[in-house]
Amino acid sequence: MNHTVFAYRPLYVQVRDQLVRRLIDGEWQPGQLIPSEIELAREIGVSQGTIRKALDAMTTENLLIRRQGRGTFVARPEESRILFQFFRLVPDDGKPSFPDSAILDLRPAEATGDEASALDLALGQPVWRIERVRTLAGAPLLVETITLSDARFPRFGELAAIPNNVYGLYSERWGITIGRASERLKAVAASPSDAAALGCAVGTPLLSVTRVALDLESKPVELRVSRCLTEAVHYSSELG
Amino acid sequence: MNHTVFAYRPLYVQVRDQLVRRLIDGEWQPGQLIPSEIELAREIGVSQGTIRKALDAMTTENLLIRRQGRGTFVARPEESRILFQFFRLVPDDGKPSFPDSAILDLRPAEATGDEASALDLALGQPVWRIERVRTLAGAPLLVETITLSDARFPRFGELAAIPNNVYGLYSERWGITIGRASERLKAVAASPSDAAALGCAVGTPLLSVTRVALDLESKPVELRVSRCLTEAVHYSSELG
DNA sequence: TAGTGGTCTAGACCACGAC
DNA sequence: TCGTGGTCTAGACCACTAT
Repeated sequence: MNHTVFAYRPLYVQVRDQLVRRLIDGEWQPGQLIPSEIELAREIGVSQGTIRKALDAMTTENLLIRRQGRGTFVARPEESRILFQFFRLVPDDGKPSFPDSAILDLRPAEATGDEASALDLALGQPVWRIERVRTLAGAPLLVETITLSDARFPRFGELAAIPNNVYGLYSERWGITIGRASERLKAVAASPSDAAALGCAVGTPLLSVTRVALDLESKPVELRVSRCLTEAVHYSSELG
Repeated sequence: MNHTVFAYRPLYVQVRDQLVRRLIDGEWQPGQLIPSEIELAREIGVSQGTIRKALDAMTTENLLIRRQGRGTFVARPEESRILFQFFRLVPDDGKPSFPDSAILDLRPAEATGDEASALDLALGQPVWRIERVRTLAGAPLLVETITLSDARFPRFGELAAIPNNVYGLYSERWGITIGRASERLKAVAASPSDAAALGCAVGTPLLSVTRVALDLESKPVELRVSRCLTEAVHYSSELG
């Protein structure tokens, strides 16, 4: 392998990129056991230590799960993992748990300006727009609008049911893995439709969370705008 | 060094802990150049690779800064670093910048229940309570209440002025380094006093951020409750 | 040119899980 | 007992910085 490329990238980074490519291309499926360090080292032609550094990097990116004595596995977008990785609303007292969902609306639409810029589409491109309300222990927690491009999620509207954990659905049905997401939080007043969906007064302060979720190639996949009641729940953020 | 402790901890973790202790004890001061890998390896009696793993771990914890060709330095709680590490409010359009501060109130008080449990004090213990308003480009952005234990910050009230970046102050004046913090976000309605400080209507939705900041030993140091106007600003959170 | 951290290799041994 | 990942070592060379 070339150690002295023009735009210098360390060997282990090149190996990492090469292995991430196998995930993107679906060569390695979620949950699958991948070859051992020694096999990969032989196959790619670098030392075991370099393979290890690449695998460690992918592990900290939550792409792989390594288990001593068993092997290295492709991470799976399971509820338990998603819960901690992407869901930051936790009850003020008690452990985080996954809210239930009820679909309010699912329909094809044309991308608005915000949707187009978030999802890197042209204005008016076909999208799917899903509106759902999520409840925790029976009480309405949040109402959210999810926008997906039709080009990326063909036939989305034909689904019989939409599961609680849509990231698992994206992976199984369209082979799309969410790698990371960025969120913008604001405080807003409940609109009449928010109030109706959440059973609160119009004008109630809500936590607005605007999320853009990215795939393994850092291309935007999903735009999600949530409005949350935060009376008994908070958004948790760790700094440092 | 003992490789086979009863509760097994890897050697590089033991080395890391030992080096963090030098930071806690003030043996290594912020900004200081620490010994090279080779010197530390000789001194501690482990290989250079093990030292490297310990230093890398501390670098990802933002405790050290390593510069190829120059050496390894103790991280300094500078504005530019704090800005990205601990300040997550950014203008909707434009780059993050540090808001100005104006002290509204600074007085000794007795810890409330919330303060006591957050700071690990007994109820009624003496604390300092600081209230200040912060502005961005001249416009009020947030009002916040900072609580510090008097035991940890003796004579805090005698300060002539309180700088914008209080974490630098904690470090210089009391030798306390903030290592990490956890925040709880909620949407709340502006109280009359919030409204007066921020120049908004009572009931305006505000983003409430409750932060507990911890020192290098993970002991709570500061409780800070901020109420923020989020019309032109949002709280940014990266997931994954 | 000297010294630093960054990368890469090779090999040893340990801890863990499955058989 | 075997194979896996986890740790530790030792040494080589590269890239960057200061002198």
